[in-house]
Amino acid sequence: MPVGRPRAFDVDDALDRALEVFWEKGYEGATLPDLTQAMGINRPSMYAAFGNKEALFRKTIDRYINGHACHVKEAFAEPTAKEVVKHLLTRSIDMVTSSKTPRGCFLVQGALVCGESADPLRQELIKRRFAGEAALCDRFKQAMAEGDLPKDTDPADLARYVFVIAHGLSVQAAGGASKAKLNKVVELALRAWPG
Amino acid sequence: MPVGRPRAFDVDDALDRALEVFWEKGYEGATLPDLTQAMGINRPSMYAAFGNKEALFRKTIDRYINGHACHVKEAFAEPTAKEVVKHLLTRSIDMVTSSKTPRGCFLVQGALVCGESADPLRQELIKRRFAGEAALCDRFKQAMAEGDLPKDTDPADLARYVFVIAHGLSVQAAGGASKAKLNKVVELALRAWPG
DNA sequence: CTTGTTATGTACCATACGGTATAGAATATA
DNA sequence: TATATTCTATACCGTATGGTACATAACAAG
Repeated sequence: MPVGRPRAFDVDDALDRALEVFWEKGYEGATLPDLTQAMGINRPSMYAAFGNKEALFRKTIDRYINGHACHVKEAFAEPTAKEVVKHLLTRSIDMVTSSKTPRGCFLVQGALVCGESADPLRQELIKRRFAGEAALCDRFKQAMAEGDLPKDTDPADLARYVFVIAHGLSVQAAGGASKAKLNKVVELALRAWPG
Repeated sequence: MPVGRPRAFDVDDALDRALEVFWEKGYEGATLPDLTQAMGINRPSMYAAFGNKEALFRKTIDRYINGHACHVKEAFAEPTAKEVVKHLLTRSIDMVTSSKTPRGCFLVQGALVCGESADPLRQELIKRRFAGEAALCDRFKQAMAEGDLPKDTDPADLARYVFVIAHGLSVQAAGGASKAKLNKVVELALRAWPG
C-alpha cells in the first residue's frame, strides 16, 4: 500500500483507452486532448503515470501484443502447420473487423508512415511485426522436422507469405471490407498450401 | 501565352516532389516546410498554384495513379487472367521496392489512419484502392467469358485476394523487405490460382 | 512607357500542438 | 492532529502548424 494520495484511475484501463485512440488515428493523428479525454484523466496525470506521449504509445504496444493479438501465439499450438495458419488468419480477421475495436491491426495502423520525430516508433512497430513472422517461421521449422511440411519448403518464405496476407487483410479491413469477404480471401490463400 | 509574370517553376515537377514527401511521411507527417522545400518554392506560390495542403494532396493522387501506378492498367492487357495477376504483382513489387521512390504504395501509405481533419483524404484513398480492385474484377469477368477462368469462379473474391496480396506487399516493403523476398511471396500466392 | 496582371518573397497571424509550473486535495505515517 | 507524500486540476509556456497580407518583381497589352 503506497503512501500519498491514491491514483483515481486504473492504469491498465487508461492504457486500453489510449490504445484504442492510437489504433484508430495513428500516433501522429492522436492528440493529447484525444488521448486524455478517452482515458478520462487530465494531462498532468497522464504525464505522471506514463512519462510522455511516446512512452505511452510504447506501453500500448505491449498491451496490444499480449491482449488483442494473443491469438498469434495461441495459433502455434495447433497440431499442423496448415491449421496454425488457418487459426492465425481466421482469428486475425475476427480481430481486425471487430466492432469493439478500431479496424485493422494496430502494428500496421499505428505508424506505417510518419514524420521524422515519430520514426523510432515506426521502427518499433516494424520490429514487432517481424517478431511475429520469425516466430511463425520457427513453428514451420518444427513442422518440417515433424514431417508436417515438405522438406523443400522454405519456412521463412512461407511465414512471409502468411504475414503478407495478414497485413493485406488489415489494410482491407481498415477500408471497410467485411468479415465474410475477408474469410473468402483466406480460403483462396490456403489453396496455395504446399504438399 | 498567359498575361502577367510567368511562373518560375514547373507545376508537374513540383507535384512530383510533393508526392514523394506525402508518400514517405503520409499526409499528416508531411509539413508545409517539408513540402515547399522539396518543391523548391515558397509557401504563397504553393497556395496560389494548388489551393492548400489538402488540394495539393488530392492532385498528387492523380499524378500517382497515372504515373507510378500505371502498371495496374497495363497489366489488364495481358492475354490470360493469371498473366494479368503476375504482371500486376511483379510490377507492383518493382515499384514498392524502388530506390527512386519511397517504399510501399502511396494509396496505402498516404493516409491509412489519421486524425479527423484528414479523414476525407483517407476515404479518397480507400476509394482509389477499391477502384483498382473493381477494375481487376471486370477483367476477371472478361476472362470467365473467354473461358480463361472456371465458371464457378467468384471474380470479386479473386480480385480482393490479389489486392490483399498487393497491400500486404506494400506494408512489407515499407518494413524493409527486399524485392527478391517479395517475389517469392508472389510465387507462393500464384499457386492458389484456380483451374 | 504606362498600365494591368500575375508570381515571388518576407514577414506575419491565429490556432493547436506537446509538455510543465504550481496550487490545492487526498491519503499514510507519526 | 501534524506532516510528509502523492495525485489532481487549472492555467500556462514555447514551438510548430496551416494559412495569409502586403510589398515588390516580371511579364503582356495598349
